[in-house]
Amino acid sequence: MKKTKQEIVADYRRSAILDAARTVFARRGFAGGILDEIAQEAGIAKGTLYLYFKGKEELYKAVLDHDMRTLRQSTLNRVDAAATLREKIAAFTLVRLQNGDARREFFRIMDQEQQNLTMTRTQYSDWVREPVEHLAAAIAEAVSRGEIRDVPAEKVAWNIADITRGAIQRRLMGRSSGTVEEESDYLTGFVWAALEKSPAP
Amino acid sequence: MKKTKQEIVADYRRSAILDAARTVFARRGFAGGILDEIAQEAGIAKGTLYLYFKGKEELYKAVLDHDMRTLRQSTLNRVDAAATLREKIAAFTLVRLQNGDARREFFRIMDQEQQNLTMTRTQYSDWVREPVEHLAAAIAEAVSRGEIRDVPAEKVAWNIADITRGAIQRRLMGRSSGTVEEESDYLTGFVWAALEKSPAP
Amino acid sequence: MKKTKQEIVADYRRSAILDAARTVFARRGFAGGILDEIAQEAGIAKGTLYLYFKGKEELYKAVLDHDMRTLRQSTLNRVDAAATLREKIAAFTLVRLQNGDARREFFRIMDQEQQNLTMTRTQYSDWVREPVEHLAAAIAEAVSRGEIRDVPAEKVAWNIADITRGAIQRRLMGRSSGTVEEESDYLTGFVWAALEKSPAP
Amino acid sequence: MKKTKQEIVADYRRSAILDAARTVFARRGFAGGILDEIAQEAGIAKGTLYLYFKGKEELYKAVLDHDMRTLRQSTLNRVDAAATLREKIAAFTLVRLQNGDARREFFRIMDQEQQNLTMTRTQYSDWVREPVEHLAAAIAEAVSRGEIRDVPAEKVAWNIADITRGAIQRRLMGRSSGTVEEESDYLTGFVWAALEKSPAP
DNA sequence: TATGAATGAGTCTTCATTCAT
DNA sequence: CATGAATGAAGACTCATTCAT
Repeated sequence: MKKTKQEIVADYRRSAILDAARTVFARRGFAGGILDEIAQEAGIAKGTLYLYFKGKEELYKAVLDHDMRTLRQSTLNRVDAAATLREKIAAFTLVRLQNGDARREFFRIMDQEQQNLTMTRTQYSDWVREPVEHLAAAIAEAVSRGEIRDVPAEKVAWNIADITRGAIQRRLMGRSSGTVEEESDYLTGFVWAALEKSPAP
Repeated sequence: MKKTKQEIVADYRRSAILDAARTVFARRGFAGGILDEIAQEAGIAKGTLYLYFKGKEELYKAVLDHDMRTLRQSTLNRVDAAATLREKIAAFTLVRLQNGDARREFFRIMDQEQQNLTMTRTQYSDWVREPVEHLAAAIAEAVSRGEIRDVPAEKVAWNIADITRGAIQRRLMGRSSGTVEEESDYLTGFVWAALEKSPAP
Repeated sequence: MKKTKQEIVADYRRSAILDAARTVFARRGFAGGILDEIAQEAGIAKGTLYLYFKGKEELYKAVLDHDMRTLRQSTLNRVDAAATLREKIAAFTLVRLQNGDARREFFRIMDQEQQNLTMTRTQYSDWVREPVEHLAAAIAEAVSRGEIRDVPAEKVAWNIADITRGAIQRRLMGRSSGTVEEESDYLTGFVWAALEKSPAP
Repeated sequence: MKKTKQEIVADYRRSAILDAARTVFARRGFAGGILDEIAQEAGIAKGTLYLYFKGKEELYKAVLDHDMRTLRQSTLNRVDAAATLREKIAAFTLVRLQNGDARREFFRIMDQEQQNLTMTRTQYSDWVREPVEHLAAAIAEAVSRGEIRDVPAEKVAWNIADITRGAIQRRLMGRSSGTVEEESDYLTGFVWAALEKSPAP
């Protein structure tokens, strides 16, 4: 159960490299990212990179993989744990905003990838879709229970993802003040207004 | 006033190069885009590129410049021409969707740039912002006229831009069927539901 | 029919590169050969190599290909043109010795390859074998005509190739004086003594 | 006189490394041979190599040294022990063929070196030459005793070495069947035929 | 003006060697 | 002694840019 000293160092190195790679790839994209720079940022020699990753491509994928897996999992956890639809929407927007604040670089990379994800039907594209589809399912259910207006659930779920993404981007650009909670509240309120049934006359 | 044959050829070349560059940069990004490939796609020799553009960077900027200018202008025209707020929103989403369908490559590039635009406060960032702000102004006015709920106009305008962008992306991925008009109608309806005042009891 | 100036330059470059590559690969072998060095030796920039050859491997193969093809062809021509067996043997040894003197580097490379040729049954291995087998056929014929002793033709043909190779190597090492003609005469005499029928008693 | 356990282990290691190095260098040549691979093949860690050999070069030389010394010694022993010239020639070819079969890798390496040996007048070149010169001396003697035709002894001795080498190579390539004894008999017979005096008429 | 061959700076990758454990 | 992680020099290859024709 206990990790050897070796393993601890290796784990630390690995994650230092991933951090450095995330930063550099976010700055310059995949093609523009320079391994020398990543090594320097990670505080190791260039050759050491190759002890941990087979090459540039694998390193890039490792970053995406790790971060998307994390984002997907934390989003799913929070959304599924929420009881009501409104809470689920709030949870979705909040966890994304928090993630965006904490890991700006990753969000940059993911944004760059958005299109590529579209093209090649990779595992990543599933990881992006899955949380949105949980939201969609909750919406569909709420519709069928007559809780909200009759809206196309999947479309709406993607709309939620879209406005959340936009909000994160503007925060990353520094063009948005306020806490993530306030932002999440606003977004949830906006969406909810669009879903709510008009009060009976 | 009349263009010489020289000028006609030059204009034609220039735009052939821009088209080729748009295609290639969309496929591979800026760093990954190869001038050889662009020249080939444009049907000219590599050296000729340098007669029309100072270098890779300038060529890239020229593409962005041209296309963003166009997009900005057509969006402004249509939004400003619309009379009511609902019509303005419909106009915004529609013109964007049309553009997205017609010029997928440019949209891919713009998506990649979104972040960079954020960082360097360039002219582009203004061109992205301007149409959104026209929308925001219209929303603010509608609020002050009591036509719609009291919402933060700028935030809502960006939300509209965000869901439109998402819709375009999903269309480009082939994950969305239907005409652009239907899509625009849906988006407008969704937003409008969020803005509408509850009918008085 | 006439070559353009471009083609002349290209041909010249190509053969300058081949010459440089032959020299360098002979000095250091394939793995040890440095492209930078080849480029310098050829008087061109490193990048230019890649305009003429796809990469290190292809360049190496091009050298082998060109030189083995030449050696094979000139050996075949001279051997086949000779009338008697003795003349064929003399022709074989002479043409090889001449080639060895003229193109020492190539002989070094071919020697290094000898083993590889053995392993992978490539085209090269055929090119090495073919001239030897012409010799073998002539020997077999002479045997059947009762002109020489009854010897295993193919073995003897290879023996001739072997002693010729050895002679060339020692010449390249500078350990052998005399003209190639004298050397050829000696070798032919040696072999012929082994083949000759004892004069009838 | 007795070896300590330490020394026994060290000797064992050393020879395991030499075996591994022989295999790898034979496969890939000096420049292409990878120390990692040698270490793995020898079942030790890469760093351990440096406890036994100063570096790649020294390791390579150690292989050559050991194997050439052995080959030289066994050839000299057998050739010098033989009584008549014909027996000496038979001994030479046989011991070489046996060695070639038993240690193919070394023969590959020696073949690669042949040329380098030529260039740098090293100790190796003496080790190659010495056995051949014993043969040459025996030939010269036989000539002076009138036992065989008047031939240039040194040349003939090298010819014998050459055809033996060629025979080994073809055996290593699998292109030759039969026992080493048969091969040796054939070679000896061939050479002897070239040396024999024509029976008086 | 148009061309495309030539250039060489910039990158990725490998691997001999070192050294802390 | 033994290990194998870390290093960085060296080398293959790419591609933006230049320039002679």
